[in-house]
Amino acid sequence: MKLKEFASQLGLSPTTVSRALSGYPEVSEKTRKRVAEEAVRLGYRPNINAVRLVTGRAGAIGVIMGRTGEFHFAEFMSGMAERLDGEDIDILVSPTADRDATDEISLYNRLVTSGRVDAVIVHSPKPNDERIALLHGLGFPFLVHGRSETDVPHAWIDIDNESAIRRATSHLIDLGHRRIAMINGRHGRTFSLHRDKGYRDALQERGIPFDPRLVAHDHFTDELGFRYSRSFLEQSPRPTAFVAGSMMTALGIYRAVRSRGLVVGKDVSVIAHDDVFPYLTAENMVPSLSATRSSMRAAGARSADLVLQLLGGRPAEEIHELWTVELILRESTGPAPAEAQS
Amino acid sequence: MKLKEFASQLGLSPTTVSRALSGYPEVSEKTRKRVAEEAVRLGYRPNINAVRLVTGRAGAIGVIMGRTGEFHFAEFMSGMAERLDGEDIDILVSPTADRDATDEISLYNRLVTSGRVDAVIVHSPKPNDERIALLHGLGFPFLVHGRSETDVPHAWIDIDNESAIRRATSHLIDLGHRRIAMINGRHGRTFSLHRDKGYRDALQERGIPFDPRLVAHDHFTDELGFRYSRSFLEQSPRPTAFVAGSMMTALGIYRAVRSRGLVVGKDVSVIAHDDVFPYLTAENMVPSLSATRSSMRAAGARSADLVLQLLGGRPAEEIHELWTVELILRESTGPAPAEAQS
DNA sequence: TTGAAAGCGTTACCAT
DNA sequence: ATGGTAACGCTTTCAA
Repeated sequence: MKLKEFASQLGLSPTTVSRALSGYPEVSEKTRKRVAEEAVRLGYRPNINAVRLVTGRAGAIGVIMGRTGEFHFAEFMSGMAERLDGEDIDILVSPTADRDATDEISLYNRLVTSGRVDAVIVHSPKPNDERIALLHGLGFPFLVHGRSETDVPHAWIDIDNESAIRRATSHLIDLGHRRIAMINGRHGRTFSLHRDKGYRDALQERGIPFDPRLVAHDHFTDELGFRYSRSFLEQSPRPTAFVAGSMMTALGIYRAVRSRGLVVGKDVSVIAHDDVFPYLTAENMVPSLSATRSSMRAAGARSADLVLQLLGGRPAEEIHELWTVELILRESTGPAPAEAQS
Repeated sequence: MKLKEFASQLGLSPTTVSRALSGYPEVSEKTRKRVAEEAVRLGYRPNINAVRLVTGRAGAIGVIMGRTGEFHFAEFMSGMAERLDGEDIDILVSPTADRDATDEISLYNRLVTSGRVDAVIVHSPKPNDERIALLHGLGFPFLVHGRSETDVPHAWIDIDNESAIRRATSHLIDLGHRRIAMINGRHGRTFSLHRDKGYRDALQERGIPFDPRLVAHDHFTDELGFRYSRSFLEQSPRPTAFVAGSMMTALGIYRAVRSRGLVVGKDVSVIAHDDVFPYLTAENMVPSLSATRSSMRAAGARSADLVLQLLGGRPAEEIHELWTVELILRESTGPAPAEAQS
């Protein structure tokens, strides 16, 4: 059923029907109501592609998914979906990225210039992120999930990684730990740098020298968590505590600690960052995992919300949101073992 | 840059340019080449929404994401994205589902009648799935990831869950296990039923009575894996082996077994289904996890491929693909403990 | 092999 | 408060 046909069945003009359905104020309440009811009854729905053509709006928010199946991603998107429910906006996942940087840029370029999305969300930015420069240059609406150090004014939402890791590290120091290892995220990403800074500042405040041999940067997988922590534990003196970037990393650390005949929470303390997954819970680990905690799903929902505001005309430079991260202490952290105290 | 403007810069008509870019045969090779080069040079790209309106194609495949942040989902989509790279087709994730069944149906209805997608992928079907009936009724192209028992002819791709679990269970029986617990997926989903059947058939073949107290159906989370296995282990006699639906479930089982002072691979054997995640590896667990194994990412890639074929005109009733599942034995499975043998 | 012109189904401007 | 009509940018007959 097309607008013309539908309108003539109602004895109205296409114009009036269109206005009634789009909620324009100048249409009478009575008419609006009748149109709405008949639309449902007769099953009329505007052709989305015609609407898109004429309005220039795509009705979708773009997300570019990295090649590496990030487990965070599904949670974030699920949060977006939650918020976008009821709005007439979809999530468009663009095939591929992460081959090399040039490619990624051209991918963003194609996506935004193709008119398939009204805005995009940029994940895991670098301090000087090319994607941000590109999008700003194109004058295209975007929200950064994470932070950069660019001068370009833009909308962003982020968690306070630096403070979270500083507190986590300080707490370990309070417990008497001196050799604290850190398994961080990928090199060059701002969130990794922030976590590095929080870690180093905490050490420095207490006069503990920074030892680069206790720090790793990589993807968040159980395997890498295992490998790095295993190799750190082979050092002498060995670290008595770990700060880790993800739940998966923590799983690897737990394994490594056990494999050395050590006990988490006693011989080795562990704090990891928990994005709050429904399928893997810090509290349920054995021993339960102390964690810096912030819901990825909530971030996704709020991101969608902010993008909506952006599209609604709110200035990008006004949209900056920094979320506090909880530090939840559980059984995986305890006093540094006596023999390890120097 | 619009077609008209671009065409006039080339000294050609819009018609010819359009044909050249769309690869129509009647345009001369020389012209086609020139048009293609100039398009790149001048940065002309057809307005996607105009194309969509006039062709009636949406250029997107729809996926409906459940409310529960399924960790499988990201891998599947990532596989889709991999295959769709280079094609001019996006993945459209539709906000929400999983509230109640009626709602989900109306959601599918809206999605496909809205013209935003050319096809949809249906996940985790039930034997008599309303979504399949709906889509078939609407004559809308779709691919089912999983199987149903409906008479409606349709395209599907699935793994051989029944055979996988039968082999897994049989193997445990070969090892002397008699009390084998099963932590399966959600009630009512075909894949859960297939796994149930594989499990029961294996028992029956060897004359082992089926005990409903050893079976659970639920979401795949570490917490539920822990809770069910914990409660099973409290039975007397306790089960000596577990068959589990996911890696997360397996994590929970490992914890529960340890919490009882038992040892996986010795006191209790475990086989779980592994969808092959980059961030959590069966081989790396301690002890390494025996698993039925099939790559979710590969399924996603192949699904995208099959949808493309479907849209290319291949009849749906011709598209049935059943993937064999590997059974990989590692350290989590061993002979039933002597004292437990009856 | 190329071009002119008629749609595709809406929205939004300008009238009334 | 309602209606006529010109876009929106492209593809696709129909002609040449």
